[in-house]
Amino acid sequence: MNEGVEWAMHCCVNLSLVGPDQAVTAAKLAAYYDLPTAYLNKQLQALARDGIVTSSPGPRGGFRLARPPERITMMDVVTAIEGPEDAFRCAEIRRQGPHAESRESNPARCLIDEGMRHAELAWRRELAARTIADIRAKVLERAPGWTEVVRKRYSTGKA
Amino acid sequence: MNEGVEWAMHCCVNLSLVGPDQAVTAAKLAAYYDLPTAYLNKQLQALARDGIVTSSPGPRGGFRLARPPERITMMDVVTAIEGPEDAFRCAEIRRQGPHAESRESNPARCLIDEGMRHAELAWRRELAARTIADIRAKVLERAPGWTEVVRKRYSTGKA
DNA sequence: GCGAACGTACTCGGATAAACGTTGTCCGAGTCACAATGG
DNA sequence: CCATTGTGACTCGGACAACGTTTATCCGAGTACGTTCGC
Repeated sequence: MNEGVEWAMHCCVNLSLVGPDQAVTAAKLAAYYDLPTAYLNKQLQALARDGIVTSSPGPRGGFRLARPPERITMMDVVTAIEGPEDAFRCAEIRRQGPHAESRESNPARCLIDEGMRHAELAWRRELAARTIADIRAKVLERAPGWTEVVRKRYSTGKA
Repeated sequence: MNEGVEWAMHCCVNLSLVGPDQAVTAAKLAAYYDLPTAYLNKQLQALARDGIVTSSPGPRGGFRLARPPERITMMDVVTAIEGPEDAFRCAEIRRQGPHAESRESNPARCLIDEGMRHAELAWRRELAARTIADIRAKVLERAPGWTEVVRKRYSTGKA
């Protein structure tokens, strides 16, 4: 799985702590965890393409959440970074070879494909059940004053 | 996800139809679906390493299931091909950067990692609940005489 | 006729290249803020 | 003092390489079978 998923998750949580009034640049988000700035920017662009964050160019520009964190699930973030297609894709090899089952002789879905999709659906369901707001809530449960800490870290000077 | 997973699944189902008395060569298994022989052989080796199939060299050699199909789950096959480690691995980026949370200051598990693992566990549970025997049963439900058909296809001459 | 040894063909197994996707980097187009200027 | 205009720096955005993993292929070690030779 793409490593950028973890980066994007942390960035979303931090953006939810900062709030929608202030934009945070990719450089600051990257410096927070010492990540490669340009590559993180690429991941943030993917989030922007899926409407999870909005981007503002120019001075005072940067990224901010496009909607309240209650409405951003972990599934949304994974989909934005990894792409919408399933990890397992059935190549329908049973239709190949000398004994190929034609589409008329066996129109039913491949049973292996069916099983894999079923499992992947369960995976998606679990990820869709957890939102950025949930994670933020648990973080604040641990450290009540964390919001101010993060805001201050992102507001200090440049980089 | 590795394409060989689908190949391995189909091969296991077919081997379960053939039964443990007869070994099937990688060449025959590959020809059945018109797959690259040498590469399929590599996947079968992975299955052998995890004790899902046994291999016999020499004439009359080939592969056969190492245990009854009731005891081979889809999870077993995926693990053999893809490897045992999780798809998502937490790099603990929160411990990097200028504001790194030291292991003493925050010993709890990363919440993002926790969520991802929870989802992946649900995925594994679903795959572990389905065995090769289950798939075979559904296939035979569709086509009762399928066992004989597959046996004949694998026993005819060479390749 | 029977047993054993030999040769042969066949199988897997791991070592070796090519292709693709991910990771990482760079510079340009666009935009907002600020400062200087004139009324 | 206020509106306007020009400048400048800062931001994202997409185009451009390097690395690693997956895909694909080949040839060698080992084995069981069939045959042949000797008794």
